[in-house]
Formats: sequence, structure tokens, C-alpha cells
Amino acid sequence: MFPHTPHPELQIRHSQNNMNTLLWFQRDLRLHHNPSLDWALSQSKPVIAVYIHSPQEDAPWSEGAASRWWLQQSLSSLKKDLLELNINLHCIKGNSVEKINSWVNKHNIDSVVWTNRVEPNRVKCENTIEAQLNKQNITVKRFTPGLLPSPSKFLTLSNETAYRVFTPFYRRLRAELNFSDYYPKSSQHIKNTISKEEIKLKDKYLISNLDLLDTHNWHSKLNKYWTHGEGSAHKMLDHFIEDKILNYIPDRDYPATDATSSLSAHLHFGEISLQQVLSALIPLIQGNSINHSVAAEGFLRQLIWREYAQYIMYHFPHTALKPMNEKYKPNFWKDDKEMLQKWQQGNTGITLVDAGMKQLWETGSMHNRVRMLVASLLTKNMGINWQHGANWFWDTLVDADLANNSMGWQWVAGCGVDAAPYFRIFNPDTQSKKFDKNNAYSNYWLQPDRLINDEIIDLGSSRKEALVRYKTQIKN
DNA sequence: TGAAATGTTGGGGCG
DNA sequence: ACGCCCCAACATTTC
Repeated sequence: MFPHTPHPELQIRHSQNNMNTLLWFQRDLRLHHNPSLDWALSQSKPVIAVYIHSPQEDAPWSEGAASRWWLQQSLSSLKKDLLELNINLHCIKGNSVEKINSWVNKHNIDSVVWTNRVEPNRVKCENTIEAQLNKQNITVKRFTPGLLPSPSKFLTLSNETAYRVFTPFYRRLRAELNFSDYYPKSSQHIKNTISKEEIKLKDKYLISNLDLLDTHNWHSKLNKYWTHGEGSAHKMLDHFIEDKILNYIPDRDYPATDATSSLSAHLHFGEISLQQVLSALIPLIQGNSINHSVAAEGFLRQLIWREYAQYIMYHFPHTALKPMNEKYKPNFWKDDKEMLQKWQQGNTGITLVDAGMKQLWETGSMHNRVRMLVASLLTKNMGINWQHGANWFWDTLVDADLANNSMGWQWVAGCGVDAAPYFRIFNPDTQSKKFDKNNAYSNYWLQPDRLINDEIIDLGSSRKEALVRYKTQIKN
């Protein structure tokens, strides 16, 4: 090296003067165990944080009404929490490809970090952004969320293709989980140094600019059912681990009980990470109580279903809009708008189905067993395209998640990965007798003076018709 | 993570 | 005592 050439590292340091790191929040709306945040703060440069709401890019899967309501609350919570670290969260509405590019150029940014998503539109945008940034010699750092190091590298051992069946996927992932990794409930952070840029930016990019809330105020009733943000997510988890998990296995199928974790929306928005939940389960799995360990394993298996849905969405992006099994063309399904509407409004006359649809409308959520049976009624008995059901759930569920939604609906409709066999058709009356014996759930969600309409569909004959339809389809 | 149809078994009533 | 029928309870098969 020539004596007067500065050491390369010094050169870099020098060029970093006045430069900032852009931290792009997506579905990781938390401070603790957030690798992107940790990385950003470790760069010894001021951090500029953004959230970008991109309904156009995400179409037709831009967030539904219930989801936007949750997002609004979750962002306020994050924004407040971030202030403790001297980080302002700037909320921007627009296409992420353009916005990242313009922010990088306007605000002296030389590195960008984010946590990946798996939705096809998002993957496309993220890859475009990365390519653009690489061209401009901007450092790009991306993290993969969840328990899998990388979905692209997790393939079947026999022929190195993506797992299409849950159980082998589950066994492998479960076996490879490293219980000595610990993901802290709370992380120690160094505080951000506020950049000169922040003065220009201050208070211009408010959450309200995102226009997340519908003007007709449907969402206001949701307030009484949910709390948001990282703190709430951990409270829910603690409550589940301490008070509920022992009843999880025996009670989780009974919709009148409060036996499930209710973490789905928190997990979807990344208010809490899957690894943090795993960390809370590990002591139970490894402890002396067989009951605790069985319960924790059972719950973990359900969490791995989430991971599997993400994995499938990554490997088979077309499943957001088309069935995994492409035999099921649009013309396989019936087009019955009237039936669809009665289903949506909970006016089928079938008690447990109507109760579920009311719970959904009222709270933005529905017990999982009831989700399965209302979906079975729509797709199998009514023969209506699963996508109509998926759209309705997408707009009304606070935990709407493209990967889980697409997989779940196709599973029930019998056209997805590892799908329920075509002949598995739920009888909502039988399900009611089994899982809501005393009608505690139905009575809770249905008005006592509700006119008991006749059931709009004959369960027996529609079942038989569905069997014929599917059987014919499989032959062809 | 289903339901219905069909098959099997065994106990009890009864001629 | 025996055979017969009925039927509940459970098991297996089928869609």
C-alpha cells in the first residue's frame, strides 16, 4: 500500500460523514428482537425509519378494512415506542419502489435495511428495490423473519424441491429448531443519534396521512375487543403461557372457550416474533411437567402451520390468486351472489355458521374451527369459489394474512397443498353438537329474538351434489 | 382438523 | 334352554 493512500476502512468512514441508515418497517412492528432495527442501530450512523403504505402496489391484496384498522393502532404504538430510542417513524403513502428511491436520494442514505415479506407483490417490489440500490452502491441488508433461516434453502432431502406436505415439513423444521438460541423478550438498544435530516422531516409524515381508516366507522366497535402493539402482544403471550396453555389441547376446538392464544394479529404484524413465542415455549417443552410439554408442543405445531403457509406462498406465489391444484378452474365453481351474500351476513339459517359470521363482523375474528366449517359450507355445500370467501375474510379479519388465508381456504376447498380430501365435508349441525353442545357460542353471537329462518341450503342433498361434482372433477 | 353408510357384536326381551 | 329379533354401541368402509 502506498504511504499516502488512506486505509480503505478510513476512506469508508470518511465517506460516511453525514450519511444515514434507512430502516424500513414492514411486518416487524416491534422494538425487541428485531434484527433490522438492531442492524440499523449498529451502523453508527443516524437511523431514519419509515413505514410505507402501498395500496396500489399491493393490489388486489392491499390491506382490508379490519387489517388497516389494526395497522393504524399498531403503528401508533410503534411510533411511541421508537421515540424512546430517539427514532421518529415517518409514515408514507405511495409505491415503495418510488418512495425508497426518493428517500435514499433526498436524505443522504447509504444503507437500507428491512425484514422480508413473502407476498408475491412485496417480493417483487423488494427485489426491484434491492437491484436499484445495488446499482447506486447503496448497502442493502435484508432479514428473513420466522423460524426458517431461508425458505429457498429448505427443500426435501430426496429431490430438493419445496415441501408440499405439511407433516414432513413440520418434522424437519421441528427437528432442526435450536433450543439454545434465545430470542429476548426485551433487547438492549443503543439510542439513535438524530440526524440533521430529521429537522427537515419532523412531523410531516404522520400516520394519519396513510388514510388507513374507513370513513364509515365500521371499525369503531373493534376497539372493545383488542389492544395493540408490542406491549399488548407480550401480555397476551404471558397470559397464554401462564394461565391458558394447559387447557389448550383439550379446549382449543370449543369455540365458546377462551382457549386459544389470540396472538394471530400480533404475529401477523410482527408486534412479536415467532422466535420470541418459541423462546417462551422452550422451558415448558423441556420442563418436568408432561402436560405442559405436550401442550407447548401442540401449540408449536400450530405455529409451524403459520411458517408453512409463508413457505408455500414464497415457493408458489401464484397461490394467492389461483389454486395450487390448477385443475380447479373458475368454471368449476358456482356463481351465486345471493347465497354468497347470505353467507357473508350470517343469514344462512344454520346456527353455528351464522354465529361465526356474526363473530367475524363484530370482532374481526372467528374461532378457527368455525372458520373451517363456514368455509366448508361455502365451498363445498354451496360450491362457491373459495376466492369469494377468501376476499370476505381478507376484508373483515384483523389477522388477515395472505399466506394463511390462501392456504386455509384452499385447504378447505380441497384444491390446495396438503388439502383436505374432497369428501371431507363438515356438517355444521353435527359440528355444533360436538363442539358447541349447549349452544353457548351460538347463543352468545346470535340475537335471542332472531327469527329462525329456514336453512337456505339442504345440508344432506348439497353434500351429495358436492361429492358428485368433486368426483367428476378428479376423474377429468 | 369429516360424515354417512355399512358391517359386526353382544345383551336383553320374548315366544 | 333356545332361537330369533331388535337395537345400541362400536368398528370398518366408502365417499
